[in-house]
Amino acid sequence: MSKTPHPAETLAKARAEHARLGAEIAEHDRRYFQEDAPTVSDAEYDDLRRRYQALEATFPELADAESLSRKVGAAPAEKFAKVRHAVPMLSLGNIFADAEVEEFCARVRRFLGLANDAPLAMTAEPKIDGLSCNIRYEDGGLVQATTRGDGYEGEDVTANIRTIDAIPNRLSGAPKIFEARGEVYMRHADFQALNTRQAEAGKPTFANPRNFTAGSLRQLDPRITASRPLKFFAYAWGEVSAPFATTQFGAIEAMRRFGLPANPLTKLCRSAEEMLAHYHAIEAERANLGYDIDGVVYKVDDLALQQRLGFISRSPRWATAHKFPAERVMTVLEAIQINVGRTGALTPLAKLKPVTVGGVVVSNATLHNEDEIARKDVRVGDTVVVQRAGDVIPQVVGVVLDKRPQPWPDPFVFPQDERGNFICPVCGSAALREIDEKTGEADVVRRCTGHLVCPAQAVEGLKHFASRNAFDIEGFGDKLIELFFKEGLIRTPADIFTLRARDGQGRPPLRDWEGFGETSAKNLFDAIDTRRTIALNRFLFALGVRHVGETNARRLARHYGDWETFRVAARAPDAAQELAAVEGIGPVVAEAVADFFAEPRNEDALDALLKEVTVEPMEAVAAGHPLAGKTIVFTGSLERMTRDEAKAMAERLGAKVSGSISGKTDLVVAGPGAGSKLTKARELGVETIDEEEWLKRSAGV
DNA sequence: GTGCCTCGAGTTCC
DNA sequence: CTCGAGGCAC
Repeated sequence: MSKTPHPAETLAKARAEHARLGAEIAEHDRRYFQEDAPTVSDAEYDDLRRRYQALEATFPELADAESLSRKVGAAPAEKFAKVRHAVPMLSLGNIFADAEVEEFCARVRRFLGLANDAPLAMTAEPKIDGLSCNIRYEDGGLVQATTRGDGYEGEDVTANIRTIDAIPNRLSGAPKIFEARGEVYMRHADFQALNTRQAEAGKPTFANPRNFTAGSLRQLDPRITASRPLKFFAYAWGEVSAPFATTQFGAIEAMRRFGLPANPLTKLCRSAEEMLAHYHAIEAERANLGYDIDGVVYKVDDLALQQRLGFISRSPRWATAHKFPAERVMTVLEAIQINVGRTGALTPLAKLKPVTVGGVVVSNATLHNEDEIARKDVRVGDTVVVQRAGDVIPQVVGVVLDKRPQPWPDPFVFPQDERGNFICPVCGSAALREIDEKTGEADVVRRCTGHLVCPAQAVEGLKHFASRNAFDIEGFGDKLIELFFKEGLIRTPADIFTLRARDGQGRPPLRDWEGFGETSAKNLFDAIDTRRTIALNRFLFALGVRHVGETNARRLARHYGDWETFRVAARAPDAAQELAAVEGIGPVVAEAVADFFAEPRNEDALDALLKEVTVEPMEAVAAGHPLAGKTIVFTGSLERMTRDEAKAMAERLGAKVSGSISGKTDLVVAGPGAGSKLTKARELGVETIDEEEWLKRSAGV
């Protein structure tokens, strides 16, 4: 750090900027904490805070007692250490209709290879609407507590969790290492009493118990948390050093014996009928429980079966949440706004008269596409019913026809020119629904065809380019990109990297712009420079080629290894066929990639970009598990697991499962009754193992 | 041809 | 988080 005194002028400027940002942040804090009605996105808010802290880092004299950085509750996200979960905290699949309970049971039976009438015990328990936490005990003592976070990484809230009476600081009789998982929540009565007291004291109040719980746990001062009457129910576990139960129900009972509270309405059910009966019993009791629940969770009782069932992407196959019908609210549809996405997709957005649904103020909801609007016959001025799908995303359920204004407004039509042709509202290019060549059906999305001229697509493309999983340019968010684009500073990705060199040419330098200063301008340029080298997969993703998301970008990168090899393939005359040979890439994706590289303007933009950045080859196929990348064939019957399970297991390890043996096969797992495939495997000299050996190898032994 | 599963794209609010 | 559709196995 430099000890050179800062010129007085610069310091004065920084001080003014610091004060301005501070006032702005304080106002947003007030809106967020007291009114529960923030007016900026989290990203924008974080951006303000980052700029504020960057100033203090450069000018320590600004970080006085008045600094927001020193105030409790001011910078929640920054102050808690991130902790990686030993075992991920995943989410649950949802079901909504009664009939799906039976389907869920059937799915489980099918995967396990059980008969339709085979006994299958499940637990059913209320799904508490609170905050999931992982509480780690070692040698019986509480050592660490973390929030769920994104499921893989949470925040360390140990000091706050310790103040909760319902959570014991010591367990009796638990394994040496025991991570209890459950929900921290607040009772209605406590919430109301406390909220009233908060209001009387002129302190922030909260919209609902869940928000209050979240706010309490994220207090920097544990004494505040201690004054909040939080409760806890344990329902799951993370890392444990020794088995402590063989069934889900037994595990709940064991946790009770350890001293942890568990929900009394947890019940062991023997059939779908019993599960459904318990669901309705809980639903009937909902209003009398004294705390918020949003459904019932079903779990396969036998832990050995849970293990066999495993996970699909991010949720367990052995559990699901049966949600109560979402709260529905009426409001007025004030307008329908057409947004243009990165790929040119025109998506209608309902602008609603703000209304509270499920404890949150909603003013926007997507209408998806034209067909959706037509199906629901939604018209501007209509009173509509709104709910939050999965209690998160606002959704227009339907129209209240009785309340439609007289005379009826016209049905909504997408933007057209004077001759009645559909056009993009931003650039005026034709906006078409592609026709599927095979079925002759029109695509549900209408797309702007001005891919290379449409400003909306260009801006969205730039946002995508700089976004977290692409170039990840810190501090270069949506708002800034829009501003720079509007100012004509950036048109293509390459322009981002020449910003510093062009700064001040023909216009004031960035540091003199409103809202900027010496430091923030420098930080931005530095952030851009740190991204001048990039891995091939990220680079391909950043280009924003249609159908090429993170996964397909990685597939292509893995296959070709480096940029030059890939580019040669993508520009070849038969590029589409060549690309379709890549694992997981089909004709549609291949065609989209080939088209992209056949367009001269894309090529020009790429050449310009490659003058500024270096693309690193993708590291060789991840070493990881010894079976990763191998092609495996299962034949004969398996006794310890079904075919599906074995396949899922192999794929988790990065292996590919094929049905027939060929020269490409690396390994054959043969069970009793294996016939011709086994013979063929021997002929080809492919390694053959039995189920026992397979289990060992897949476990990594 | 059918039926999964996975992927991409677009959206909302904290 | 959800919808639609691409990829692939059956």
